[in-house]
Amino acid sequence: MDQRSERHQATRSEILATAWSLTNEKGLTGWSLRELAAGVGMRAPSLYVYFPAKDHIYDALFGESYQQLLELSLATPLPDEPRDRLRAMAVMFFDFAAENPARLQLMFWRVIPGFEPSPDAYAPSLQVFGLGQKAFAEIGITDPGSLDMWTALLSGLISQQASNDPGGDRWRRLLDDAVDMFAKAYL
Amino acid sequence: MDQRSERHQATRSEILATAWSLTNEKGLTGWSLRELAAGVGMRAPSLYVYFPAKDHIYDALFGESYQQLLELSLATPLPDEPRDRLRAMAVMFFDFAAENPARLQLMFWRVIPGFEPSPDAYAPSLQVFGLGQKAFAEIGITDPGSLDMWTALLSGLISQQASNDPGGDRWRRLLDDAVDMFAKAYL
DNA sequence: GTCTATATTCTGATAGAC
DNA sequence: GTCTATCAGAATATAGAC
Repeated sequence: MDQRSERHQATRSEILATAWSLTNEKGLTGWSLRELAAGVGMRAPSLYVYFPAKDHIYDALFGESYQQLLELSLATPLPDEPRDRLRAMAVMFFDFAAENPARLQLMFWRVIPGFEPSPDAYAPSLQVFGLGQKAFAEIGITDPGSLDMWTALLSGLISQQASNDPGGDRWRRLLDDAVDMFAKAYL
Repeated sequence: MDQRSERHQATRSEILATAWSLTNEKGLTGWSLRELAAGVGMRAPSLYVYFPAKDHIYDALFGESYQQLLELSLATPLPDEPRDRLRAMAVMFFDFAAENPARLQLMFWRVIPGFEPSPDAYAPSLQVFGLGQKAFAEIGITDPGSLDMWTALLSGLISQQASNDPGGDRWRRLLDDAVDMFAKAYL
């Protein structure tokens, strides 16, 4: 990559970073291109040098989200002992998701009218799911229903935390109990 | 209530019904007052006779949602046998929520930038929660953490169903297993 | 690559006639 | 209560100068 496109990529990243902070502040659909541009120190039309449309910005945010989760998953050591492994996965995922409720909405809900992630942006999410599947298979859980139950349990704890006690730990502190409950039934 | 205000209430209901169908079709934030008015057969300014601002329409939808859930809760017979009771509650709540994903977003997520439900609209949601608390107490579950675990488990199943398999039953068919898992740990 | 200027369309909301 | 007309501004997006 030559200097020009390096600079281009850097500006792109800065735009996305600003988009994240606006999203945290005012919600996924609560900001305009003008505001975004102002946050980066440019005018709205200049954004079109980096993204052909607003939806492409959402698409990049979507892709980044799963990329982040993928990298976090790869960086998180998985204990061999089954229950410890479940706990480690739960904590990792919970803290990742609770850290940014708007990202959660983008990743798991269809909240933006008309927006559908592109196949490219969707790819990392498949990798994340594959990784989870493998981590479960290694501790003897291969039934798809069990995995679905696990994702439901975790995403439920997270979404309750994010929407009913943001910044608190009312559901976060139930994580160990949730793991125990799941382990007793499925391990 | 005299004839005039009866008519007024009827039109109000018709507006809300149309708002629901638009919301189902295009998402919570995917429609405008003009569209809404057109759906009811009037022009946008006439809506202001019935609601002083768009947010008040969202507020009414929010209140209606919990009112519906409250009425459904009151109308659903609760078996005395603890596990049967849990199953009945789970099925009721799941089917109510899955029936209308946008309503789910309105009730459980902060998806509309700047919108906060009014105390009036919020009131039925407290009643619903109180009802659930009572139904749980009667089968011996009084620990607040257990109730939080239950709501997390149920809302997780529902949100996974709504966002990853809309119209299907991939998570719906896990309901019995979820109840068994919960019962084994908390009953 | 960034800008000004602008096209186009839409937004929620208001004024005032009927 | 409903309408037309309109406000005031927002939205995304484009054209073209520099």
